[in-house]
Amino acid sequence: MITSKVEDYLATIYRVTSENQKSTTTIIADKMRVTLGTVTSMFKKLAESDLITHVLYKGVTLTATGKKIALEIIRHPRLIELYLQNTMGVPWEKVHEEADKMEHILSEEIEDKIDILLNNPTNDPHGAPIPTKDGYVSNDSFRRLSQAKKGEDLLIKRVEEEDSKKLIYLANKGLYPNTVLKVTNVEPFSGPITIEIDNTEIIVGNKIADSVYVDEMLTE
Amino acid sequence: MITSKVEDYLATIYRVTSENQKSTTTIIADKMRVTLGTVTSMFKKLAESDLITHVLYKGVTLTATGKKIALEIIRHPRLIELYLQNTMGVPWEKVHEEADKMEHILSEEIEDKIDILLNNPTNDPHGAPIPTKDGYVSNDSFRRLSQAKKGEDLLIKRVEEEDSKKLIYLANKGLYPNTVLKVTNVEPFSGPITIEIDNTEIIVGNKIADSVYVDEMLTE
DNA sequence: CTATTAAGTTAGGTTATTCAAAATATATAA
DNA sequence: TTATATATTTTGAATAACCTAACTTAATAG
Repeated sequence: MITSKVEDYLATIYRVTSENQKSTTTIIADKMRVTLGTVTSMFKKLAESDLITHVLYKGVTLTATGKKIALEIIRHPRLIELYLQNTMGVPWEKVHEEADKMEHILSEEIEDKIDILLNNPTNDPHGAPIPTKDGYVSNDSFRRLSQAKKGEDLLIKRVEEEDSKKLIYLANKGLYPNTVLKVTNVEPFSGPITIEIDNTEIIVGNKIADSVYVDEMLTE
Repeated sequence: MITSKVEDYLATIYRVTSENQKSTTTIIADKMRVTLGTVTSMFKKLAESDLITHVLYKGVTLTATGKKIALEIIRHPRLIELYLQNTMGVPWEKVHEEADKMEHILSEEIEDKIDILLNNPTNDPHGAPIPTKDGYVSNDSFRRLSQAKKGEDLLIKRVEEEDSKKLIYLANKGLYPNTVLKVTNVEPFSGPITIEIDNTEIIVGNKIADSVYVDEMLTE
């Protein structure tokens, strides 16, 4: 039976996979805030229902069915995030938490209303792509700011949204999607990165830079 | 532990009681769509937590604590109903179903935003009072249209909202809150009632008239 | 190549919620 | 007042999701 927990696990696996991480027991347990054993038994159940493929001791991948369900679910919070920000004025760093609670209860009718009201948006406030109703997702795989090189002019395309404290930090530094920045220094060995936004110099650690996705500026 | 199911039961008991019905096992089982045994065990649990008083074979009543929790919960869907209708254009007969799904997940922050946006509303689209944050409810106990007498000029104050089919029927007949009507005939033995709205004659059965609450028109 | 650590799985148990069926209490009608 | 019907409670069992603790497998460091 596809309970809302099943949907949660599938969506989490999808999100982890799309960040190019392997969906291992430990990572999913961490994201779902449950113990390892709980995840193992859920993996077993999901595999029995043909929603994931589980290679023991190696991790899981979504089947076509599993992916489809995951995308349906992921569409909801991303649409709602945008609605909460644009229409209700909920602050950037809070929309994710709020939207997450609503993902399982959004009816098709309201989903459609929001979609129209927002003009069929393609990305949520943190830059994450909003899957279309029929399950299409633009899979721009951007570079992470942590991989940038000195001198590059970059555009922030997306930031990771799970941790609201991190989002507040990013907001204070002015690191939103669509912000233009120049990399002025990169310390080696995963050291801090110095960037310039609007002629202001900002230094961020490697961990933060890892959760910021960037793309080259188009120069003509 | 106060789970969302516990909240559901408490809210249901509150609603039933406020319709002047006794909260018996059968009625609650019917509203909650579970079996009688399920309700009995939930009653036991709620009574152990001092949220209700259960007189075996006789029904339950909410304690002060139980009532407080019920009101907090009931505030949510009623606020949301109004929001969905006024702001999102969800049709009258559908808002109840939609709002019900959201009642447990509304955060205080968004609750407050909606409350302000709607100007601290006192009634939902079906006329049901919206409890205030600190648990006050106006308890206008209106008469039912089924008890009206021939010749009376009445104002619809509220309609029962659970059954969306019934709501569609009421909407088709023009029976909304704040509608003015004149009772032109009342058949005895719980027979049909004839009313006039905007010079149009409408005949409704006793069951329907039972779910419409009315008040006298103020005449000077 | 073995010892240790980290990661993953299994086993057994708990809690919340439900149902079906049996047992009991209450209300009603002959 | 006794039979019958209706309402309620009790009992026993199921399921989903979770945990802890014990165990197993895989990775790694000397």
